[in-house]
Amino acid sequence: MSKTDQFKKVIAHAKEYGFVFPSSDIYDGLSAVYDYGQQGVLLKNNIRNYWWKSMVQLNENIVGLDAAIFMHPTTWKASGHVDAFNDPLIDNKDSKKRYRADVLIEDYIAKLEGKIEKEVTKAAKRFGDSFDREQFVSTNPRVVGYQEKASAISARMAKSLEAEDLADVKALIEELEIVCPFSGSKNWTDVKQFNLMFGTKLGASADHATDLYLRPETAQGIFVNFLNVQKSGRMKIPFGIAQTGKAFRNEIVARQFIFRMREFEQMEMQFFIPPGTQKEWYDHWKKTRLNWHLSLGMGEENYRFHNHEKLAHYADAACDIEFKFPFGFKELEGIHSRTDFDLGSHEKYAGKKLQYFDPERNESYTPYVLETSIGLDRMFLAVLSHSLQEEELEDGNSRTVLRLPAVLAPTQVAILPLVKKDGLPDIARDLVADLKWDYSTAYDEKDAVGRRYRRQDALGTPYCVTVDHQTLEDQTVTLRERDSMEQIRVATKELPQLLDAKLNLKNWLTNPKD
RNA sequence: GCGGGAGUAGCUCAGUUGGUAGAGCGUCAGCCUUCCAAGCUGAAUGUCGCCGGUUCGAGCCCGGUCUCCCGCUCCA
Repeated sequence: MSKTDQFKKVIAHAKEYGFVFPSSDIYDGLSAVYDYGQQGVLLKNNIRNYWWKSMVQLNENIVGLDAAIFMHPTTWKASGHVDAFNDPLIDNKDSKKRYRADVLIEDYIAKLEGKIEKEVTKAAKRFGDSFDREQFVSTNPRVVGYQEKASAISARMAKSLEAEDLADVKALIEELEIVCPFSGSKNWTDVKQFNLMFGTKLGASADHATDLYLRPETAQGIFVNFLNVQKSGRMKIPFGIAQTGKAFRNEIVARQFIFRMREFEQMEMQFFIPPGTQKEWYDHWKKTRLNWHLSLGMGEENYRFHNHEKLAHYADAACDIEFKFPFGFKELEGIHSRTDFDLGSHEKYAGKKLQYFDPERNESYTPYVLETSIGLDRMFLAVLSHSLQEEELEDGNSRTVLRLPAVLAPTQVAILPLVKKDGLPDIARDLVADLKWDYSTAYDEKDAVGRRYRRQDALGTPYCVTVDHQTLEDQTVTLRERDSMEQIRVATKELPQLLDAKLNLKNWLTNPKD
């Protein structure tokens, strides 16, 4: 089966069995927005819970937070998003390639600088030892001309961008006769501003409304609360703050089902550390986070690290944990050494010290930050796409089975009376009433039991308990395992222990501290 | 945003040169009482993605639009 076919099956299965629906489906959906259905919400909650427990509950030096989606607008100036998330883009109509307009102009300026260097090299050869570079550069008419032109262009672009005069940016490109590097054509579209942050208004009347952004990442909610948490929680460095929540990005192209959505959920932890220790903590969290993934048993070969060559403005080291999705290895989680960029920047913009007095060092400093950031929706897609399998059986039949890690399954145990009479349903109902306090259960009495097993297989239910006529005599039931389809006969009173051994978080999560 | 492909029942899909929509699976009710889907009877479900045009008449032809998939482009 091709990768594309496998991916299409995942999407179809997600809709058919109530995991993921297109948003506003009856209105033909909304691009790159999806809803989680009755099964999906359970799976998603279980993934979030698995993350939260491993990060917060099991670490005494990591605490949780739930910051608001709306934040003071200055937050995004300090974080760099207002500048970095704003791109003036232009398309070449012939090559259909899209460029950042400012980059095209900067490339042109770089060419002028190249020409200057050429003149300098030529002159240096001609004059030999007596060559005075500074004097040459400031007097040679050709070089001076290039320089003046370059700074004029640079100044005009800066002014136009500042004033958001995009027509002038285009005019500049046309005046300079900049051609598309790909097609050599000067056939450009208008320059358009793409802001990756969603804007909205706070306040009822338009006149007095404040421009706000929906947060493009949850991290800033943690940074602005750093001191609140540190002081009120008496936290000692090193410590972490963890948070899950929605973030919003107006992606130009949002695709691949729930892999890249405009509204998505992050699970982030920012770990505050003394400056200079970032390398060891970076390695620590890389290892810890990979182990978390491996604990789910989805195959070591499906994960790999990808180191960032080009680092973002805030980082001194960064890598991704990539997962093998049906469409290839793609980013699932990011681990970033963010230095003191964020706290330092908020200190400047807010005019407040965001520092920590370290009694061991006997000094105050702005802590460095080590970030782990995983997309919950991506994790969901990783689990779902990896688990969906079409299995050939020995008797020549095939079955669709969702081999979810049992600890994450929406329904953990289904209770089935073998037949719909002889009092078997009553016993089954009693079992449900007993088990539902600790487990997510389902009850089904419709159709032949084999068919019911297959229904549960498609939903990823790891265990089925079947009540039969022998149950009436000796209070035993059969426990059927999803992956092997094997059954064992057990006493009903032993069910809680047996299920606990299979489904307890403790048995899944290896010690996350190391 | 550009190019390619697609959109008909919950799912997978048929639907002839234009004549008012079908199948299989699934769902629901009942029968049967069976430990690994596809036994029997009956039933429900569609503005044929949406809007407009051509036509006596459009699922089919034309235009626009929305959504999805693939490839570019973008992704601090």
